[in-house]
Amino acid sequence: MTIGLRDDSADVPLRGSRHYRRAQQDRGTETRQRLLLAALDAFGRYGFDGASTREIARRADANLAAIVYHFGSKEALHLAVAEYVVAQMRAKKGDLLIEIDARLDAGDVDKATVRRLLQRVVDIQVETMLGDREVDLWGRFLMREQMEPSPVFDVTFSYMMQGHRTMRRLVALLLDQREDDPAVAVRVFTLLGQVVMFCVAQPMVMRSLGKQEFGMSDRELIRRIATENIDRIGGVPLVGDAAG
Amino acid sequence: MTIGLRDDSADVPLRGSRHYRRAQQDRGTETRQRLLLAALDAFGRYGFDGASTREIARRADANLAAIVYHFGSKEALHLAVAEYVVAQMRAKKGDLLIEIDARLDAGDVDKATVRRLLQRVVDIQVETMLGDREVDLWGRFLMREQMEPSPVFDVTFSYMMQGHRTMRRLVALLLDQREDDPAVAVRVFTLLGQVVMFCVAQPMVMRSLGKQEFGMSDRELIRRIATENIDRIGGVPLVGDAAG
DNA sequence: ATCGGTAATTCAATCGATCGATTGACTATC
DNA sequence: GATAGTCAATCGATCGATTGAATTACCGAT
Repeated sequence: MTIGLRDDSADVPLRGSRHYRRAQQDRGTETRQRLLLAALDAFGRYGFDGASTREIARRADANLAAIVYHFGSKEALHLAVAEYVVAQMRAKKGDLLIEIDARLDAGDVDKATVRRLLQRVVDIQVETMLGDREVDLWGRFLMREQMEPSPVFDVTFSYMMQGHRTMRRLVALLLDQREDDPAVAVRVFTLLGQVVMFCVAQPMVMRSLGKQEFGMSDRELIRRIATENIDRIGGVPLVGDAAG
Repeated sequence: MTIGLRDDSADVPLRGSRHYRRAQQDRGTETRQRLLLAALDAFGRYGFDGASTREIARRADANLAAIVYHFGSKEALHLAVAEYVVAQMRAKKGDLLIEIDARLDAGDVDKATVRRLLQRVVDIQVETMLGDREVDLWGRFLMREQMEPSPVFDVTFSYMMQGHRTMRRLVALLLDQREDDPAVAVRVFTLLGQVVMFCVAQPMVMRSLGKQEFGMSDRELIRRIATENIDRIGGVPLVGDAAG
């Protein structure tokens, strides 16, 4: 393991034991889950130092000591949140990336297909960063790790780089450029930035749209404009010259 | 005043006094400036709670008590940093926005001009968020205020909204849409997001480009691709249909 | 079915460390 | 001598973590 956190697998009760049967009200797992979600919100919003364990416990309707009991320490809780976010993201968009990589490896893709795949990636990016329920918390947590790298940085970083690499392959094909061309990497970031912006600058976005939170129609609008911009890069020439 | 910070103008020595004369080596002002820059870095990097006054003082080669002496409190220092950032940004790109607003008010702009003005805005956005020296610190501080609104949020927010409004006017003209159309606001954010991404996700960007920090050529590349995308939105129709 | 031992879980009280802030003495400058 | 500025020492508050007891859930023995 890359970071110096103690392994808490021995401290935590053996759920895999053959004698274990789910209790009628399995308090432990539920408390652990409530703590995890409260921590996801707090760490994403206030950062590792800014989020206090007391506040997290209070929001989760749990006792302060429950954090140490269920996770081992504040740092271990932070790591658990990171792994949770990555796991959830993988569950939502992992299959698409794998499918795309497989098709790219096979090589049976023309530019129209590449463009369509790229749009699906951006599409699902919107769904996993700006969607309802808790997915906006995932996005904020991931972006905070970028702005303020912590000991669990590697967990989120390696996951994001995986998606980045797939997008780079698509863009490279679309622009007839090498996969490792800096211009390709930059263009991938501009594509991602279009979506990430709505996750990072939520207060300004909400004010501009005159809303309190994203609705279905807002996501639809963002998705439409973001994917539309993909049509406009590479392969499709422009009519008329650029001004200036 | 909109936020609940005590007025420290009485605590701080009266620099405006007509009896004040600059000392030969004006230690006070220099220390204050070092503290301001150290705080700008720390607040942007670790957030308000995450940044400790002791660390800020240490980085500024100053004593802990110097923060209270020169600013009044940690919160007041935070406010001073926010006002400093806004002032610096205004100095760098305020004139352009004023000029654009004036020309828009006058109404003597065709679409080619609008597109060129929009490119200049994005252009200077790159320069004031990804430039050398300390400007990347400005960008990170501003974006952190968005992710983690603090009592000084209004200071940065009102400034950013001003620029946002100007861009909305330009995009509205370019797309023949109403200024208050949500689609216009969303498109402005996608344009900004292209640039902001490089400020927010620096670790991933640096890794992808295989560098430690931005160079002139990197900024040039980002600027080229970001402004190129402006040519590709609105007014300039596409050849061929969009796939999918 | 139910009782009792054991493990799982929760809880209030408390620890040492660190935080922002304060104090009063100290130095330098005019 | 008066002011501006710096500094080490220290304060109360809050932090993450620990403790030990109380409570709850589980399971084999009866």
